Amino acid sequence: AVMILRSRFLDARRKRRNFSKQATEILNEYFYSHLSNPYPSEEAKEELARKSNITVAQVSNWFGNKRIRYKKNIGKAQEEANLYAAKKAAGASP
Amino acid sequence: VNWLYGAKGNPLVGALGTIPQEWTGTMTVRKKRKPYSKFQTLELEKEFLYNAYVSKQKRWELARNLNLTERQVKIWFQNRRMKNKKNSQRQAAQEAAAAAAAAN
DNA sequence: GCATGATAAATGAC
DNA sequence: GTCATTTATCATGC
Repeated sequence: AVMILRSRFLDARRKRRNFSKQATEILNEYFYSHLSNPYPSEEAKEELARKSNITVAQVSNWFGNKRIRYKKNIGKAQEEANLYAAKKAAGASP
Repeated sequence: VNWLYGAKGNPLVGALGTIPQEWTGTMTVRKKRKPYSKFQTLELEKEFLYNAYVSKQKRWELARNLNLTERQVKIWFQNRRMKNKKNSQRQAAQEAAAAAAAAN
């Protein structure tokens, strides 16, 4: 019972907020451009955290959730999310 | 091999979930995650408050009293220490940010 | 009503 | 032992 009351305030899930659109854009861009190995190094995580204005722990959480949820969606509309690949190609061709 | 191993539709996974040809050996199945009861968690937290590292003897007692394996008790304390560290780092970062804000 | 971020069990690298 | 993960579950946003 004591632990419940404490967790009500210490648990960060209680105050979860969605990331900004720009942050999600940055994270997705990295994820789909490294789809063969979507495991950013500690340095890459720090850079992503700065550019996304979130913590490195949040970056780790995002990639963990993204990997498992991408894997469970192969063959579905998830493939359409590879518009990030086309987007990257469009920006790097000229 | 591939981080997508186990994904449905991945070539590494045979059709209909069969085992890949290269791997005829032991297919160890990961144990499904099972949340502990309130009583189990409370008793473990109580012992953790006393000391973050549990002896083999205490580990055996806890496992028997809480109906857990010694391996589960060991892993619980490992995860609990990691949780403690993360909370400490988070709190330190917040205090540092507050101090920096107060300096302006 | 699910999408999403964070946490709780469980594994494996080192 | 630590520690980055995987996975299911939790709590919230909308």
